[in-house]
Parts: sequence; C-alpha cells; structure tokens
Amino acid sequence: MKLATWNVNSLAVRLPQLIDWLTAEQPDVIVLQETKLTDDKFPAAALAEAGWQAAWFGQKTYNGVAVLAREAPQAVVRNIPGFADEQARVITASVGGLRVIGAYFPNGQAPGSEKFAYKMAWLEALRGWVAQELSQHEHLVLMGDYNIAPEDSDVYDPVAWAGQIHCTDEERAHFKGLLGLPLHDAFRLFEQPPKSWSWWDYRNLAFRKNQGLRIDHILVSDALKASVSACRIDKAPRKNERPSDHAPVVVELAP
DNA sequence: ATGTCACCTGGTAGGTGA
Repeated sequence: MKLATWNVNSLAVRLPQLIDWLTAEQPDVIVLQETKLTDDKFPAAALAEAGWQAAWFGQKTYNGVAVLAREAPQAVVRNIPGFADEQARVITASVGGLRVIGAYFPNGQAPGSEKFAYKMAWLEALRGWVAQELSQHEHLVLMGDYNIAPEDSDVYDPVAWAGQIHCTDEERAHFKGLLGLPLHDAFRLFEQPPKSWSWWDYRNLAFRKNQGLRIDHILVSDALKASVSACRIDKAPRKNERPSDHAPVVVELAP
C-alpha cells in the first residue's frame, strides 16, 4: 500500500500536475494541503474522472485539505473536534483499513507572534485528537505539512535558522510530543540521502541551490511501524514548469 | 546581492500570507 502527502499550494492551479503525478505514481491514498478552495469549488468530478474518490474540507483563499483514494473515504471528520477553528486544516478518514489524518499545520509566522500562539494551541489540540483517534484505531497515519523541521538535519542552514519559525524548541517539542504518542517518523526509519528536503522557498533560487527544509512528514502508529517498507521525498514535481513549493512525500506499507 | 507565487480587493496596482 502506497500513501502520500502533498502541499499543492492551490489545487485550482495544480490539478493537472496532481493528476499527472497520481497517474504516474499510483498511490492508494493521498492527502493534500493548501487546496485554497471553498467546498463548492472542489474538483471532485475531474478527480472522479481520473479514478479518485475524495473527501474535502476547504475555505476561501487559504488552507484547505483533502483525502483522495480509490474507494470513497469513510467516517470523515473535519478539523479537530472540540477545538473551535476558523481555518480548514485537518481531515480524518478511514480508508483501506487505515485511519488517515491529513493536516496542514499552521505556519506560525514568527516566534512570539499571535500566529505562533495559535500554532501552539493548535498543536496541543491536534495531539489530543490524534491520541483519541489512536485509542480507537491501531493502524493510524498522521501526514501532511507540519511546518516543523524536527531536527537540524532537516534544515539546509541550521545556524541561520536557529530559533526561527519551523525550527524553534517549542515547535520541536510538539513534534516530539507526537512521537511520544507513540508515532514514528517513516522517513527516518530508513537511511536517506543527506540534505533531503520537502520544501524550498520560491524565492532566492532556493530549489536550484537545494536550500530547503524537511517540513512535510508521515508519522505511523506502532502497529504499522514494522510494515513500513520505504519512505521517500519525490523531488520531481518541484522541477515542473509551475511547481508547488512543496514536494510529495511517499510511504509504502507491506501488506 | 538579488532573485516568488497565489489570492484578494478593487482595479488595471497593492496588500497579505507563505
């Protein structure tokens, strides 16, 4: 079974690239972030035409998440129950015997900002939600754009980024809190090429210079850990003509 | 040294968020 996560930075713009990638990669499940579409604009028909059933949760201009699979996602929950939020950031669904949580974590802007405080509150609520789901569903995957680089090895210039957004101790403590549930970072279950990133700023020729961060992650539950057979970041779509700033992350689970 | 993109409003640019 192949699962993927991809921040597409506007599904309206990236739909053709998404369908191309799905056609080439044939994942069983993919979660999307930053669809930036209200629910009435979600391209369900075009995706169904390409063979993908979906559940989605969006808003105007910002955020927006979705889960796509060959069979219709079941038992869908939108956002975090009990956590009042104007922003569409989380979608949870059952598919192929797995509980899948797709999430677009808040950016946080800068330490000390209001948006950072929101990020901290959101992270706290998310951990509670994941713990609750984990208690009901042994086979669980939490994947998406975390907007957290968990370790210095996930940062192209850890000195320059020390204490900056995505790299603060507070954000990293929350990431470790998720690992404590426990969950496992699928990417780090394997030896990986050094300087593996999942996001490169559009500015500063960052992709050409491979100046990026690994902020998109796939965390798997204890019960799934042993079945994870591979995990990789697919840089290819970042080389497209009009790319998202993020690359997809893919995990494979043995049957 | 610098270098963007997507979306909105309100308009043929400027602001916001990332």
